[in-house]
Amino acid sequence: MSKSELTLTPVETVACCSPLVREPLSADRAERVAPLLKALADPVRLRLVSIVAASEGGEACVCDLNDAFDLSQPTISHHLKVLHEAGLLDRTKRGVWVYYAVRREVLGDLAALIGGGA
Amino acid sequence: MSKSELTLTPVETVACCSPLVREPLSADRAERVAPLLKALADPVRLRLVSIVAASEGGEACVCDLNDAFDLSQPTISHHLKVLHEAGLLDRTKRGVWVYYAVRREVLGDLAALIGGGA
DNA sequence: TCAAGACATCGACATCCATCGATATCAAGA
DNA sequence: TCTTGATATCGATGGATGTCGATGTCTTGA
Repeated sequence: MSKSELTLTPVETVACCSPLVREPLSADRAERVAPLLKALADPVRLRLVSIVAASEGGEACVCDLNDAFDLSQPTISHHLKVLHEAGLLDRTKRGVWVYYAVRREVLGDLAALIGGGA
Repeated sequence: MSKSELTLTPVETVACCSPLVREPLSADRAERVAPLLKALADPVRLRLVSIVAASEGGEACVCDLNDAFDLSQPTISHHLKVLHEAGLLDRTKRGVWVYYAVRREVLGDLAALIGGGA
């Protein structure tokens, strides 16, 4: 680590150090990892991530995502914002449309942290 | 699958089928997976799981867990209940003490679901 | 310049959740 | 049986969160 652990973002935190089951998580690290899991811990957001990840090109337009749910457009927008701010989704604007893409390394790091004992 | 997907528990659901990034999660599956992530998505519960998993013998007594936090005993008891009911922790009573152990297969299955694309 | 459409933000509301103190339960010893 | 200590349950409370309708911001094309 080049940066002090105290300056790490949640996304950086999840990639560092050993998995959950190897040694006790520090309070600091737990505080930074939890928001990522919290972002994922919603049925709608889980499906959003899954739909985006499974789309061709690895990205999806908000317009398509809206159609996949029986929820209002602001609600989907809110969930996308949560996922983006957590660092799980990248955001790109092309013309009038906005595309979201999954940051797979983050998902991979999260998985390694959780299931690292395997 | 021998059981219909509609009868699966959250813990069973997380073990079945393909990872998040392979194909879109169904609404039903998302509804059953989310509670598991929600159980993990708390700094205190993350540390509880980590402490238990990293303990020798793979289990820890509640009395030790209480000491590891600056929180009231009922609060720790509440968090352990959440983790137990989610299916992440096993519970055993021996004498006056209660021991919790991590169900590693569940953590492993969760990790596979999230990071399955790797 | 204007109108239309895509997406985000805002404010409100209902529900959920982490935490606590008080109390209950239950096992072991005296 | 009584007491003590370990853990769980209960009820209350403040704060977070999912959802919505209304509205704002941009971009495009007419």
